[in-house]
Amino acid sequence: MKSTPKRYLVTSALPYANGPVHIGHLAGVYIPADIYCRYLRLRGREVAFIGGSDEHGVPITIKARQQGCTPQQVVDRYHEMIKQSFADFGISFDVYSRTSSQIHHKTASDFFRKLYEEGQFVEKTSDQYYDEEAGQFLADRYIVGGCPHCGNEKAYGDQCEKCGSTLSPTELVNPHSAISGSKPVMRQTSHWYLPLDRYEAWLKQWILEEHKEWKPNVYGQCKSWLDNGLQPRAVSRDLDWGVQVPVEGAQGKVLYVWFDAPIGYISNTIELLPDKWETYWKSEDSKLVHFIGKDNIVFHCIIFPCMLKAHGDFVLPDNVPANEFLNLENDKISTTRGWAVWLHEYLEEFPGKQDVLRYVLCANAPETKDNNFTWRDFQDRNNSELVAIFGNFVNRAMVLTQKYFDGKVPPSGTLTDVDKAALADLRAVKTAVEDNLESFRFREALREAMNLARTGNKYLADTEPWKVIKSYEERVKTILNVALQLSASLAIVMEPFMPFTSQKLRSLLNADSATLRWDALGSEALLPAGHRLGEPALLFDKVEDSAIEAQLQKLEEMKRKSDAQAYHAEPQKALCSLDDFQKMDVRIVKILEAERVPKSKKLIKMLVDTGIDQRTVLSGVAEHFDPQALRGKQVAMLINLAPRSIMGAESQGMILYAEDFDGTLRLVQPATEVKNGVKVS
RNA sequence: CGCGGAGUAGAGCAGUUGGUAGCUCGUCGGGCUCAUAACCCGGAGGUCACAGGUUCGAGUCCUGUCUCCGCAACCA
Repeated sequence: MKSTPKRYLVTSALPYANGPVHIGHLAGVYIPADIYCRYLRLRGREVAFIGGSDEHGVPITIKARQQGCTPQQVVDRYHEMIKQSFADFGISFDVYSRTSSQIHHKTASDFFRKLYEEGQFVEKTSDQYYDEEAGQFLADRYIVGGCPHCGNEKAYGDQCEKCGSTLSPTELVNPHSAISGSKPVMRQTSHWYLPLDRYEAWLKQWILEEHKEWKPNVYGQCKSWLDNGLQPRAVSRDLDWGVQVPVEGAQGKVLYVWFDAPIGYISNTIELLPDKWETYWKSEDSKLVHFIGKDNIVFHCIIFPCMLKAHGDFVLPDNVPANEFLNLENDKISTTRGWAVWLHEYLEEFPGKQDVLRYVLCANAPETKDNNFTWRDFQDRNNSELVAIFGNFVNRAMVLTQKYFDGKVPPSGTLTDVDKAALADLRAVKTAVEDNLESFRFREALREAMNLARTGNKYLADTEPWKVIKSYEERVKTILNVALQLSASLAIVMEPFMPFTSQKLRSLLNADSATLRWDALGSEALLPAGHRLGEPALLFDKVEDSAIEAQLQKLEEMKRKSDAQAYHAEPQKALCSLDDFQKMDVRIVKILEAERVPKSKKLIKMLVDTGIDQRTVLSGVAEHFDPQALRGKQVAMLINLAPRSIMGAESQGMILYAEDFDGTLRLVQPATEVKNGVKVS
């Protein structure tokens, strides 16, 4: 296999510029990628960390239409927002560009043309639905109609979500466009296809034989695709938003996003290194790594490599460490439903706490399966790990030195076994963290790093300098020297994970990054005797319950809002005759008294004036109404419902309520006061 | 039966080639008091989704079932 690579080309999935980025993006892709790149740089490796926004595709044109602006305006807005969020969280891209850039259009266009001229594509003509009102062809997903199997009115052109059956757009009953609502017509269109099937044998060799070290989720997914046989895939679409297909007679056709987007990695590298980019992309001693989420595995392991292979000049990914997904409070993160923690909002609410989120998301990263982010966990990890273990240890070492030795690093004397054990832990950290990072086990690497702080706390508890100082000051010098060396190594080892904290810790120790180099990690002489420390300060603050509750409440509100949006009125019931209706005697009545029925959870017993008589009626609404609040209200009631005995009382009728989308009940009342007993008809 | 991944203490997760089930948090008991009531030690808590099978031995390998997630439908 290859020897140590000369340079690393690290890409992270291009976020789609139709919304801001959230914690799922960060946990799955950008934090691991950033940790990896920061680590490589600290080790003195040559790295290009490539990022950018993916700005083409149908969803963006739809969003633009909805908001009454141009696609360019949509992507401009979100690109800036996304870019800013990454900068705020210290994601150390060497370049963060975008696929709407000129350089990308040219690169993607050239890429296509080369393949086209070499006859690498297959051209095929097919019938597709066309939306005349919107003036565009419709992807299967954007055609809605009746499901031929279950009758669901809102089946998509590719699948019915109600019965799960796979459909084709032509099967839909009464199809209409999801974009304009108009009835689509069939039109002929031709497209170019990348014949993936031709690469099958090569892919099998390359992945299944030569990359058995890839993560199980990645390897398994590839194997499944290869076992099933690959199909040619269209590389163009009929759309006006995207990279024009650079072929004569291809007006109105653009590169399909999956073809266009990964080329963005190349374009952005060119933008970063106009003269040197080819050394990254075209020499065998470069190591290409794609950080992505699990939904993108096929594109990065099968399709993009085929494109690169077809082109011929490029290196192939050495590894594709795809993560699984992060859930939020036990529910899928969803941009459309608003169920997410947005990065820009997080920073407004927890200013300066980038590293807390970086820590939590790395410690709980979905490396092998979907994981769950909860605000309680966030609070726990901050308070009992960052504050209590890391921050506290550093603070103890600092404060003790301040108190006993005027803030100067004391010299180390003869080492005892306890000292030696602590220093052995210190030396072991470097390899442990490096090994884990090199094999993309970020959470384990972080755990190893944190163990250094744990070692520190234990060391202080074992040596008890605050006691020893009373009888044997020389000994305390050694103890604090060791504790401070541990702190200094913490500043080094935390750098990839928590760069802001690392910086802060260096300034507490009054040492710069030239002194605290990665190479020196684990050294027991990072800080020389007599070195003056900075002023002690806290590395982390506690997160209070109130802050967590505010976040939970915010999510609740978000959910309510989106439930309200998702509400659809129930379909109409079967027809009935006027006769049927007139059998029901609905009146406006006044509630005279209301009280809870003892020993029952839900029941309220009311005395009502029907205009005819006063009678008792029971309602199972105690969870919705306070009996006090019902008194004196006029409401609608079905008065000729057959009486029924419930928990010892007889209910003579039924009060009517409107049940809202979220299950809350409302009284049905006349707009102004009327006589008791008037009919509702 | 479309394909892949996952299901392990109260919670969140490890468990790399089969060899006495681990980590963090929480909880209970003890210690310490330098430190943001922060730290240290110890205990309790698991029929490793379920049912079979291979093996001297299975969380790990094989078969079947159930549940969740993803992909095909461009949300990491």
